[in-house]
Amino acid sequence: MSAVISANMLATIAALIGDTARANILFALMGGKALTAGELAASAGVTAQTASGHLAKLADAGLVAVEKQGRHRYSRLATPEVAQALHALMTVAAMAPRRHHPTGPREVALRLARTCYDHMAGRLAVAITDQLQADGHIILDDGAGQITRSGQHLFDALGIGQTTMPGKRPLCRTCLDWSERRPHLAGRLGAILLSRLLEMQWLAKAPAGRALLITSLGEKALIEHFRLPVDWRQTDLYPCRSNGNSNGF
Amino acid sequence: MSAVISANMLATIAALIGDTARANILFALMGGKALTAGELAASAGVTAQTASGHLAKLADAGLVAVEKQGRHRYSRLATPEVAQALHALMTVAAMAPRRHHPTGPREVALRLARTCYDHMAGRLAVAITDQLQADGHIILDDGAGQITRSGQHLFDALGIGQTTMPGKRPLCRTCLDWSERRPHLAGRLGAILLSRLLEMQWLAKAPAGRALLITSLGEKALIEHFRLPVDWRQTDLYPCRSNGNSNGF
DNA sequence: CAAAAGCTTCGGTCCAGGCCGAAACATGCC
DNA sequence: GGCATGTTTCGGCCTGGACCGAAGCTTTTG
Repeated sequence: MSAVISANMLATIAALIGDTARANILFALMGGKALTAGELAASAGVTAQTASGHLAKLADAGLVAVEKQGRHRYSRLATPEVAQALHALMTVAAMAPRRHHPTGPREVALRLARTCYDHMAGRLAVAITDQLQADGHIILDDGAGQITRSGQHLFDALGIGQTTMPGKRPLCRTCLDWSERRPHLAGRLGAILLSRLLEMQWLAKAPAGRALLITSLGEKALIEHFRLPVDWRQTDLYPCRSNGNSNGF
Repeated sequence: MSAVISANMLATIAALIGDTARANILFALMGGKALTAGELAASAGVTAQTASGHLAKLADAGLVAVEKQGRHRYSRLATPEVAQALHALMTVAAMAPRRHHPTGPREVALRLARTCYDHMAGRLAVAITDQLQADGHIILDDGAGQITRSGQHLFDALGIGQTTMPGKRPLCRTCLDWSERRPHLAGRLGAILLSRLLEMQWLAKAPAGRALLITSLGEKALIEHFRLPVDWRQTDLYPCRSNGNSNGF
């Protein structure tokens, strides 16, 4: 009985996320940008009234925060914890046994590179993380991570040396990628890295959606700076749909 | 459109968690123990048939794993990722603006000390974590953490020195407590610590539920070994229900 | 001021899905 | 075998809530 209260709160939040239209809205907001009610309605495939109702509920529960600006109302995820919860759910969803594999044709752009709240995700993020680790610039262990001395030099060269504040250790968490099922750089370092790569125009945000585009400048610079294998796009890390693996999924 | 697929999977999983009965079942399973369908039915407050149906759905989606044993069927959370997702949701739920405060009378035992999947949570866990950090045994930074040299000695004395394997760095993550809203020790170190404290009988699992009981042996030993303040039970870290705070909840 | 655009509120329809009773299986004990 | 216990399947009831049309509100534009 003592557990009922919290379990009910759990159910309330999960039920809120568990509606198709609202899940689409939240998924769209995972890009990190604040979006208007109309945009969210379109991306969820419902009318404006319906989306408005959903947004009211989400805001009421503290999942999204709204900001009025003229005749628009911009919504965004309320806290990083919300983004983390959504991410954790997507991880579970990605690991779930798949009945049918509707691997969408347009999904490839998302799989290659996208934003995950405030950092990078997708194959590029995984490739960079792998190479950083292989070169001894970072040391990862489960969710935690650490920047080595050589890693500091590398990030200094990118102009984000102040990440490694003297007193505080640099934050370097990892985040399990739902498409690649491999960890990639998240946390404060991940956020700073993404904003720096955007700033240097090695990457650009797609006009709509969460996809990240690799500029021609970035194409060469990324491979050079992070010593990525030239065929990093091809490396199919997990052949999840080809052969049956022993693990059950 | 490219996002629809994943958003739908997100909605599917969340909707599964978002039902009161199923949330109660999952919440009960967060204790880490495998439970029978009957026990889960009772803890969810539904009949056996209903619980059976729910368990089938949860197993089908890969959230719980079932194991037949005689005429019982034991269910447990399928993967650590599921536990993590539930935890993340509970964190969001705990941060949500509270309409009414039905702080249950029996909830106090849970708030004091309980299991959180495989490690400790509640006031005791937070107090230990705080003191470890204050004494320089561990260094925490957001989700990541590290054991210092003095911390290694402390854990050696507890008989869990092998945690700090030579090659691998000790895993030391933190986990935000839904009742105290403070981080506490999780990750591999948290799991090992809990099992060691149970083994030494400083703590004992409550016969039912997730509460942890502090033995008379542990009462003294915990304070002594971790240098806890003698009044650690009283320290009301967040006076969430007494005085109105500025934060909105 | 009127018109348009963006958003919300209201009212009514409709359906997915949770719930239980009854009955069927399955397993263990006598 | 006969009975008790644990669990699942089936069928029918019923409620919560998602959805949209229409109308109302607010802010920008002309």
